[in-house]
Amino acid sequence: MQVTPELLSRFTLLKPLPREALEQLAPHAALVRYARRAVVLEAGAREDNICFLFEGRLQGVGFTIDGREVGLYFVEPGDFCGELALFDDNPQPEFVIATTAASVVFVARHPLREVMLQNSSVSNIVGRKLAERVRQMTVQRTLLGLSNVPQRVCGQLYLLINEAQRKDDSGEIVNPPTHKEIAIMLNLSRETVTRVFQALQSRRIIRRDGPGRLIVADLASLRHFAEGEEEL
Amino acid sequence: MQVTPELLSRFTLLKPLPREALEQLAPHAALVRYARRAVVLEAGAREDNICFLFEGRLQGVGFTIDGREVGLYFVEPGDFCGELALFDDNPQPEFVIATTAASVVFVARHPLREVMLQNSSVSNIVGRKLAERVRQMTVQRTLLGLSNVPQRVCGQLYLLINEAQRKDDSGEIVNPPTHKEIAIMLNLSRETVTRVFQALQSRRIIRRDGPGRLIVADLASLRHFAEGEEEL
DNA sequence: AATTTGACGTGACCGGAGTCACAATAGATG
DNA sequence: CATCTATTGTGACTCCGGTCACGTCAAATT
Repeated sequence: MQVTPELLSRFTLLKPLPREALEQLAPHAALVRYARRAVVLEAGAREDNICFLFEGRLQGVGFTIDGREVGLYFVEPGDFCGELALFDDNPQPEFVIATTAASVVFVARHPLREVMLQNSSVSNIVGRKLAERVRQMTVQRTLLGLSNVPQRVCGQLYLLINEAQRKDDSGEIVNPPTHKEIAIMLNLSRETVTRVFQALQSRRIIRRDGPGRLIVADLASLRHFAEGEEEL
Repeated sequence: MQVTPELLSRFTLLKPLPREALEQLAPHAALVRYARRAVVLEAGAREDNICFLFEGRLQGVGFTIDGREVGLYFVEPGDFCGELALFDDNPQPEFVIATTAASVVFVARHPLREVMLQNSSVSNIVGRKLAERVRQMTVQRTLLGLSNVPQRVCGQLYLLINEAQRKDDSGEIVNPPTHKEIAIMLNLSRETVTRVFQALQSRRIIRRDGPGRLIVADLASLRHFAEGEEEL
């Protein structure tokens, strides 16, 4: 489906672009809809498009050689992914799949690369994004390095709160990942995550508030466990 | 110690720069020597310099909250690190320490950022580097996701060969990491790594050739184990 | 409404990796 | 050369998290 410059300007990355640049990009853009679980970007493929998420939610996942999944990050509406193709010709390192039905706008990488080189605001944003991603991966890597498993889970929960709202001594996670998804992110079994959740719930540290909402009632305790100062 | 433009031009990243740019950078550069184990870049610190390695070897390491180390990557002479400071003001995510005595050249980030924005070859290289690093981390992340531990070790060994020489059905790793270092990279205990090495040696898959040289005699078998097609 | 699917919960069992303790080298350092 | 330190090698024991095998429940699908 064809894409208008107006639609492109809805994305944070492209918003600051002058009208001409948007018109230059529009012919190289296409809107695609995906069903839940569909593969948006394929690992190992030389992608020729950058992917802007319009609505829905995407997740970057890797697959180990033996077939297990490894969750990496989420993409929210307005954001983009697959930006590595702007920098070199190597393949996309991980899969990006739709965790809900989603609409994405693909923009061809070469024209976008040109725009990026001309427009320092774009290269700044992409650069910052990449840098942020490295930091993100470093943190996630650190989490994986924790030998104490409940600690890993608490650490991940704590990270998830940072991204969402956070109040004084409590917080909430909207649309929390399922136990299985958390297990994948932390390289654990689903059952182990469930058990840690049970332990946290029985201590009134976390609490479900209907589907799609997880309340962290005792943020301080959660941090204690995450930092390993207290054993679960 | 003061740095000449000639010295700067010894680094791959800066080599393509015109003479004026190098002269512009030189006053903002300094040569520093570090002893083995010294901390070159500190995690959490807002670094104001990019670090170019002249001689020696550096390693990026993270520390978990409970004090365990997490090995990330190596920096070889001619290469650079700490480049995230070129993109934003956030702190350096991981430590960089000298695994051997090392000489590094620090270049202030703001002047270098200016040079980068003016000179597309520099921003290309830095961009590619960052992209490559994301890929690298993704692979490492995938390794960590392997549930079978000997498989992890084989996978890491296989990666290390890629970076070094590789022949038909054998390869070698020069200056191989110690068992402890590998254990840190893979989030394992040192003993486990030793045991896997023993198993590989008894099967004539790997072999030490004096200090600082590890021969992989049977690359195909190593790959089989790394890919989980065979249990160790 | 009936059925299927997927998320969550829980117990029992077991294997494998961590831990500890110690020995044997091998390199550095004086 | 003597000493110290780091690396490697090994056995024994323990425990924790994976696996399996269920059951429950809510939501999606027919």
